[in-house]
Amino acid sequence: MAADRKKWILEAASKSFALFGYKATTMEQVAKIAGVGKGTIYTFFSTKEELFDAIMMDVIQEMKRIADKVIQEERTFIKKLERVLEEFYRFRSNHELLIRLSHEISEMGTAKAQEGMKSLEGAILGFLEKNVRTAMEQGEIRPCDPQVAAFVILKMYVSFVHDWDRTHGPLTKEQISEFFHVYLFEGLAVR
Amino acid sequence: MAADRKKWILEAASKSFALFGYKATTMEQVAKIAGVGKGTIYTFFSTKEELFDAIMMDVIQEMKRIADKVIQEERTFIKKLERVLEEFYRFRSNHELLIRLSHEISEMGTAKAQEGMKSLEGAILGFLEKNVRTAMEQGEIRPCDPQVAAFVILKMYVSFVHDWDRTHGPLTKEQISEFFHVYLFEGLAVR
DNA sequence: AAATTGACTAATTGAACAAATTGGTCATTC
DNA sequence: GAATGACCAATTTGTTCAATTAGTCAATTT
Repeated sequence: MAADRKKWILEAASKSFALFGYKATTMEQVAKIAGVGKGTIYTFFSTKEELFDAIMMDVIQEMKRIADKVIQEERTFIKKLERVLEEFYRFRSNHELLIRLSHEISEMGTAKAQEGMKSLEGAILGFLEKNVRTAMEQGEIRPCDPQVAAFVILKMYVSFVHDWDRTHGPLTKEQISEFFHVYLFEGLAVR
Repeated sequence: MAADRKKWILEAASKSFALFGYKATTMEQVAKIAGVGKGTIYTFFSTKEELFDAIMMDVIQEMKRIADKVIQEERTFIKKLERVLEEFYRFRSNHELLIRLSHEISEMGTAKAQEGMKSLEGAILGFLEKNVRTAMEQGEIRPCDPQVAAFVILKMYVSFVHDWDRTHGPLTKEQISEFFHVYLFEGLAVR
């Protein structure tokens, strides 16, 4: 049945991309893992790229479900923000495919892998932007451009967990929370 | 005379690194441009890496001189900050060697080139940290960790001129100034 | 008739090997 | 004593041919 085959192909491809990365995954191999003929893959996906895109979309949907759940569990914007960022980071750090893609990007700079991770970042930014807008409309934060705010928030977070980590060692949740409080919420200006 | 030869070597190497990058620059070539024997280079610098380090130090000193001049010309911390960041960015964008090294890093990921640009970033952070500390001691900004503040300031600036630029197009000086004002100085918290 | 398969092919990648190059050394020359 | 450039082990590069791969489609199966 066609619906089954598509599902097998998606599962097989997800496994192969996670194990071997984008570039080293062959369609022959995906077909073998899925237990179908290679040509069958092309009845559902025109190209290897389209297959990869479909899998990235699934990953992004999954990540969003987790983030939505976290949002329901917290009350204040700042708490929601911290939890969501933490969850995004954990998701990205534990997800086999995403780990593999990051590795492939730094080792080989594969364009498609970069594109995949960029779409993930775009989804995170979109999610943050939506929540900034809500918080702003509810008067929880001051008026601002939600898109820019989301950008600043994410870049700051990523800088702490990646760049600072590399030069000074890892930060605790409490330290990151404190930094967000001082530099993003209260600001540097003297009152 | 030895002092002359060292100067010629430094000038020749600077030219070669700027034209060909770190990896494709050969000591034979540096010697030829400088008009000395290859072995002469090794009377001043033990290795190719040491020669490169010496040149990066010169570049960093030059950049600091420019930044110090800018600091003298402005009155308030925020103005100093914006001018200095702008100057660092301009310096980096117009300096042939730095342009070439950036290109080499993205095309080939040469470790030594990366190391060179990291030492540049380290110098910028040190400079910013010193000035944050001064502003804080003078009561111009609220108490904070100068090292973290410098880090946040630089990462935010670089995110705007690089990442935002790539996805949304270039920002004007005024826009960046406004974003620093809203997100870093005033903060998002409702008063 | 529709769905599936896997052999086929042009384009790309990888492996093997010899030639060329390079950073560093040092005997010779100035 | 300072400077030079030939030398050399290690590395890189270029070439060639074999192997591989994404996509295609005639043949087979359902």
